[in-house]
Parts: sequence; structure tokens; C-alpha cells
Amino acid sequence: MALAYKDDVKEKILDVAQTIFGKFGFKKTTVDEIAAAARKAKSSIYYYFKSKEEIFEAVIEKEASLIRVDVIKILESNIDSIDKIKQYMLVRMKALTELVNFNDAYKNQYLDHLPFIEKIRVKYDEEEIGLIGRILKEGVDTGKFYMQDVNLTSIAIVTAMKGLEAPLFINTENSEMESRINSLLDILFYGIVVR
Amino acid sequence: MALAYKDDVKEKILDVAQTIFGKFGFKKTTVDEIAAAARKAKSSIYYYFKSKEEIFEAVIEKEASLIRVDVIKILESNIDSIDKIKQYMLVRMKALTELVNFNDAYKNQYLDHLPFIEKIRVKYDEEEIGLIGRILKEGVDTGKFYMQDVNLTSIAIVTAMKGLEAPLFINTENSEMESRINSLLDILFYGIVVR
DNA sequence: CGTTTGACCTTAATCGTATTTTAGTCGAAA
DNA sequence: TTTCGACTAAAATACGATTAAGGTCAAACG
Repeated sequence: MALAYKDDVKEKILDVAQTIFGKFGFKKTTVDEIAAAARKAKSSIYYYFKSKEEIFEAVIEKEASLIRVDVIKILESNIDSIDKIKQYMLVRMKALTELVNFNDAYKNQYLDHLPFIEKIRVKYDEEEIGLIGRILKEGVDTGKFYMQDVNLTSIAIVTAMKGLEAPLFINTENSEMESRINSLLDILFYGIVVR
Repeated sequence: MALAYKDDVKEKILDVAQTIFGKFGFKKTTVDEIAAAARKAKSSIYYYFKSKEEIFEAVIEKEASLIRVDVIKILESNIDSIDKIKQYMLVRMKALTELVNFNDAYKNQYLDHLPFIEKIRVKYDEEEIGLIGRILKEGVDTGKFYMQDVNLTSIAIVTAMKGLEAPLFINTENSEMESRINSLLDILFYGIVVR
């Protein structure tokens, strides 16, 4: 493999963009700032990316791929479907606290909801629904799970998960959060009806 | 009971305010419009309400009390806890399509999220969590349900419900919606794990 | 006395315009 | 192939002038 100088610069740009976007958000960061931090002229940035939005998307994708590594590992492991979902939730919650921009694209949806950020959100939501769906389907195929509509259930899980992030984090330390998640997952797995 | 002329005027104001708020939303309706529609001077409105916000809250409360009648009826009936939740969901979804302003206060939270509307939303969310909580607690007390944390479960249900409204309504006719709700409630009741 | 009202006040929204920022282009240089 | 400075067009900001709208009040009405 030859020297990939181009890729180095590109990564440098992404690195500084990640921290600056993380500090000020998409709207409040200028391409000039990114350029300055990367010690390049602004025009050079446009040699590597065709727009500010593309830079942001690349940063998000960079963060998302970090989660994906962990998630794929879980998916391909031989553990029980139940445990796969449990593991998935933990990874998901960990990601929430670490991946600043990925998160920001979600939370600030109402503040200044730019259409392209909305698109990113939808894209990763769908990916997440797909991933949960794979676990569920595997569970169904192996006779572990039963449900009428796998896709609708996936949507329900992701939706509930996203909505629960706020109340789950508020006044909750890490150790308690895990037990809360587990108590909710118990409902998902076994329901609330005694028999 | 003596003639309650005051109450008549107040209701008239609320009536016209309900339709005008319903058409234009809180921000875009003026007190002058409400006054004109009620055939009063603007100052007269302030004889009955101390602010525009108070009018809006009263309209919301008026709509909310309509739901409350149905809900209380369900709560106090002698049907099974499982069916109470099912009934509750149906009433809730029906309300969603009928009570324009109540709804608007929810949906438009991101467009122009006025702090006082946020307060209203939180208030009725908490009421809803409380209502679900009562049904759950009753189920637990009668040995029908089991869960670790009733309150957290209530939050989870309300959260999921609110989040699912959108995907549940999209491309879904009324008949199909009911079956979708039921399939999701089955998960809540019995879980997804086969045994 | 309970209710209604128009005149009035104050603050917030709108508008028009001048100015500045900033995303993105381009040809030339390294 | 990569970098950059000069440039453009469009969007954001600034700001004063004007209008619209929420809210008050003392007087009037029945």
C-alpha cells in the first residue's frame, strides 16, 4: 500500500472538525475555523470535502462506525438472543455518553432542525431498527422469541429506547441505570402479566 | 342555582378561542381575534382571563377533561387490568385525532417551544403517567401484574406510546391501527420470549 | 354591583436597509 | 496532486423606524 498522504490530511480535518463541531454544534462552526484548526486554507478543505454538510456527515459516520464495531461483534457472537439485546442496550447507552456529535445530531433536532440532519437521524434510526430487527428475527427463527410483527416491534423498541434516554439518565448514576435498563428489558422479554 | 351569566360569557369565549387556536395555533391567534369572534371588546376578555396563556390553558383543560371523563370511567369499571390498559390506549388514540389544541400543544413542541406550553405538556404527561401507574398498581395489587418499578414502567409505557404515535399512524388505516396496538400490547403483557 | 368598553401604555414583532459573515468557486502557483 | 488567495453570491446580523399585539385602567353602562 502506497503512502496515503491524502487520507492523512482528510483524517486530520475530520479530527479537528469532530472537536469543533462537538463544541459549537453544526450551525455555529464555520469552515474557516475548521481550516484554521487543521492549519490549511479554507479552499483546501473543499479539495477534500465538497460541502460543510459532507464534513459533518463524515464526522458522524466516523463516530457511528465506532459503535458499529462493537455492535457487529455482539451480533456475530454465539450468545443467546436475550443477552444480545442486553449487550446491545449497554453499548448503545455507552455510545450515548461518548459520541458527542452523533448525539448532538439527535438531541438538537428541535432547536434548529436542518433537513439534512433530519436525514442523518432517519438514516441511523433505520440502521438501528434494522440491527434490533436482526436480533429479533434470529430469536424468532431459533424459536426463542415470538412476536406478530418483527419490524413493528423493532420500531417500538428503538422508539421507546430513545424516549427513555432522558428519564433514564436523570438523577441516575451509572450503576443504577444498568439495573433500570434490565428491569425494563425484563418486561420486554417476559411481559408484566403474571402466570 | 342562580343564573350564571358570567359563566356563559366565559364559555362563549372558550368556545371561540378553541376554534381559533385550533386553526392558527397559539402564537398566530391574537386576543383581538378572540374578542371579535366573541363579540366583545378586548378588555372584556381580560375581565374573564388574566392573560392569553390562561385562555389557552383553559381551552386545553377543557379538551383534556373530555378525555378524563372516558378515562375515569375505564379506571372505575370492574374489568380486568389488562383490558383497562387496552381500553385506555383506544381512548388515547381517539383523543389524539379529535382534540386539536391539546394535540397541537404536543406536536408543535419543537416548532416554537414556548416555555409555558412545555409546562402544560409536562403536566399532562405526568397526569398520564399517573393514570397508567394506577392501572399498573391495581394489577400488581391484585396479583395480575408483576414489575420491579411501577413508576418507571409507567414512564416507559407513556414514552413508548408517544413515540409510537407517528409510526403507528403513518400509512395505517383505523382498523389496522387497532391490531397493531394490540400486537404491541401483547408484548407488554406477555413479552417476546417463548416458554 | 357586576360587566363592558375605548383610550392608553409598553413591549414584542415586522420591516427595510446597510453591513458583515460565511459557504463555496476558480485559476494559478507550489 | 495538493494548496492557497482572491473572489462571488447568498445568508446572517445590525439597527433604527414602524406597526401589531398583550395587557392596564378609569370611566360608563345597565
